[in-house]
Amino acid sequence: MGPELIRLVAARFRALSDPARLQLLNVLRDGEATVSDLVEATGLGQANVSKHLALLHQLGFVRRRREGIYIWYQLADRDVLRLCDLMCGRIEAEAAARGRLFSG
Amino acid sequence: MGPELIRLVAARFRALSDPARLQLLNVLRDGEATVSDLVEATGLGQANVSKHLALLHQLGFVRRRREGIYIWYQLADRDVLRLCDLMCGRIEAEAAARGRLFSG
DNA sequence: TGCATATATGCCTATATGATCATGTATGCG
DNA sequence: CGCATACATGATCATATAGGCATATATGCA
Repeated sequence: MGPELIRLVAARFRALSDPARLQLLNVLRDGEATVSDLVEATGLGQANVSKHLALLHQLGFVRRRREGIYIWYQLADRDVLRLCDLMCGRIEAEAAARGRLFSG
Repeated sequence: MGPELIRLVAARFRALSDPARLQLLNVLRDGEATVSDLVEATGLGQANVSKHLALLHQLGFVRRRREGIYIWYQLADRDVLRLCDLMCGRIEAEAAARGRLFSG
């Protein structure tokens, strides 16, 4: 992995390193949603949501399309979920290891 | 995904969101290494490397063992590589898409 | 055209983060 | 014990980033 590729990878992991953005992706897991939907679902501010979505879009994690006055966002592909699931798996394994520590 | 799990996942992605840490993990891909090895391989400062390793260790990405005066670090498991490879795959796909844009 | 709604963007501030320097701690050896 | 080597940690500074407010842009409709 050359320095340039490392920078690209880092930038993408950084996009996933914020609770607000993960929350947005998590809502999109249930299907397409407008910015307003996402604002309501997450409780985040509208400007905030727009900025997070802009970053996620720029890095290819979400797609968007306009429909009249609304803009609908959706997950770009299944990789995002795979990445999150991998991380969750690690956390569960960690928790399980802790459990074994206490019981055994 | 509850808020707490989201925070845990975000923290782990954050650990992978820094070029210096990815560089360290990339070196460890070739096998176990001491802090000195990593300092030399990456060109980073020693204190800097130690702190990055501490974070990676705290979040379970690397294991360490002491051998006399040295401390050897290694990847904790294969998940790290899977995560990076997934990201790299996304970037390659992106580049390929760009290529198609220019040629077609 | 003028207005309302939906979304994006610029500015500002608080906080987080990374790099460096200096120092602390741990191990080995004479 | 005293010293050298390897690593960790604390302090500091510069920069990056998230959030909120205000505002700009875009679309639809009367």
